[in-house]
Amino acid sequence: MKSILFSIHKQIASFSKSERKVAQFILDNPQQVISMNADTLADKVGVSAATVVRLAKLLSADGFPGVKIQLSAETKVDDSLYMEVDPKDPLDVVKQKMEFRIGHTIEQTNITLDDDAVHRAAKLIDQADDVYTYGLGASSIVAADLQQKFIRVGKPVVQTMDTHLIATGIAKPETVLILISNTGETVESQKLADIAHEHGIPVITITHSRKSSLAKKSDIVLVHDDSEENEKLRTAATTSLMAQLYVVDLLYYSYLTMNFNENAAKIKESSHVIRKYFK
Amino acid sequence: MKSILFSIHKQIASFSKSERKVAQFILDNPQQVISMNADTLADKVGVSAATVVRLAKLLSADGFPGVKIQLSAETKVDDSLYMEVDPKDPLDVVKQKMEFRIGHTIEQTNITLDDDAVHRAAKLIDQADDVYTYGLGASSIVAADLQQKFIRVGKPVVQTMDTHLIATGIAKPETVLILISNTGETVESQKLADIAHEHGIPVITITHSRKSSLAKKSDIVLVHDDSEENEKLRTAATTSLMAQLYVVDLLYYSYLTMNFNENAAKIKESSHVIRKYFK
DNA sequence: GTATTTATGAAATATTATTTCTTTTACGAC
DNA sequence: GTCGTAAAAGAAATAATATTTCATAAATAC
Repeated sequence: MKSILFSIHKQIASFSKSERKVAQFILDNPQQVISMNADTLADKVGVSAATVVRLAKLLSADGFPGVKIQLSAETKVDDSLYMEVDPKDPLDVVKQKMEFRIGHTIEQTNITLDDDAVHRAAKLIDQADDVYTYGLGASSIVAADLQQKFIRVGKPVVQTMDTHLIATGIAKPETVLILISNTGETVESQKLADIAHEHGIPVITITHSRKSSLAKKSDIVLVHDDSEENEKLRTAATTSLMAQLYVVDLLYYSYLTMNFNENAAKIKESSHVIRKYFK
Repeated sequence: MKSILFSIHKQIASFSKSERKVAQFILDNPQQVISMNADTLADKVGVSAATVVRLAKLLSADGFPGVKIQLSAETKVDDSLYMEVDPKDPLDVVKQKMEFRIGHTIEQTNITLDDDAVHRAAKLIDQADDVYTYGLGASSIVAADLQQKFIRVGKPVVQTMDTHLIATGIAKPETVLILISNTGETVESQKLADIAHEHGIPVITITHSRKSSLAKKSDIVLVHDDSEENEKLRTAATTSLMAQLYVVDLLYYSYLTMNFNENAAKIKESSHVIRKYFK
């Protein structure tokens, strides 16, 4: 899908004088145009309906109605959805707002997250003999997900909230530590990062803040949705969780593709095991 | 902006037989409808154009063209992104596809999930003395999230994968059991549902399939993304997880608003506790 | 300044949507 | 079952809208 507004903008110089008037009006008031018919728009701009239709044909194979439909697809900006969820909102409004927020968070994460960092992290995991992961609170859920995903492809990951146990684990070579902390300020995580470095163990961190204390202590930082608004919102709790899970999924995917055939076989085998013994 | 798909889903029961056929077709193929005219759609569905138009008037003040425009605003379009993630895809393509899929999943969940069921579930939780939750595999992660969220507002929830322990817990009155199972076919969950009912304990289930065995054994079913494609996709693993977490979040939200002031105070208090003792 | 191309609008036409009106179907009471 | 009534659905008429045609005007070239 290419943007019709963008395409108008690009071609506007090549349009005739009257067509250009129409094109400019569309650029300026796309939202309004959606609820106009060709005649009304022609009147408004001071040209004939034929001109409007002619321009429309240049922009969309489906003529003027097609232009309206495309505009509608691009112009879905209801400002109210940007807003925080309000305790007085009925559930259907909450749903709409959340849908919007989650989409926004994933989009942001796609922008912020560095592909190369993901690949490097996946490689570290692949080469390590042992993998340890730690997260507290909501992040412990993400750590558990990470563990599940990697076990399924034959890469056992230790996930525990027992920091002493982790400290023991990362005191030997060929190990990698994955820390998960939304804020990047959890004291326990920072301590673990220090211990890891004392033993020359690389640290991968999943966090929303590139500038956080933990990020500075990490070898690879996987940053999700690094926006300021993140801080103040109730909905941030769930959207951050989703962003973190999303990062884990991409990491898992990257690991998977490093040796696809072998790993695909392992996934098949593991679901086979479950079906055989538990169904 | 009211979602037209959501509104169709909500009202579909109140439509007449022929209207319902049209409505169902729109729900199933919104993208296709956008490039159809009323006659074509009528033909395709096997009703008269008048029926299509009558339904359109119920859905949009601007009649059938209005419906198409609204559908266009709601329906993300790029077909290539519908595709399954391919092991040969570079990470940036994976990101795009996933962004699309996640958005789609949340959108679908918004349509499928019944607001009233959520409210009833929240009420059950509120009235219960004890809440138990169970999920296996990826669903255990969702159960853990549910536990965390509710503990934070002073509603302790027992989450464990020890089915014997849960069986003990649900053998007494004033208890509610929340089962989480993507497929709705997990044997352990079904067993727990049976036990609960023997003791007159209500069962709330979070699943993707309204027709699953577990759904049939449940008092309240919270259905997320009830689409068939769900089955066959690798990405479904993560998107289902997100859909489930999203349902939990809405449930939590619904619970929260039932007694907002009190609960808001509890949230404040709980984050205060964390800051006081752990920072 | 004239010829030729290009742009434009008015009117004719085609398409699409909508309404009206008739027929059919469903539902109850007997 | 059958009659009566109401709701639903379709066919056809009408209205709205989009599109094309064609005549004319403006711009450009020579």
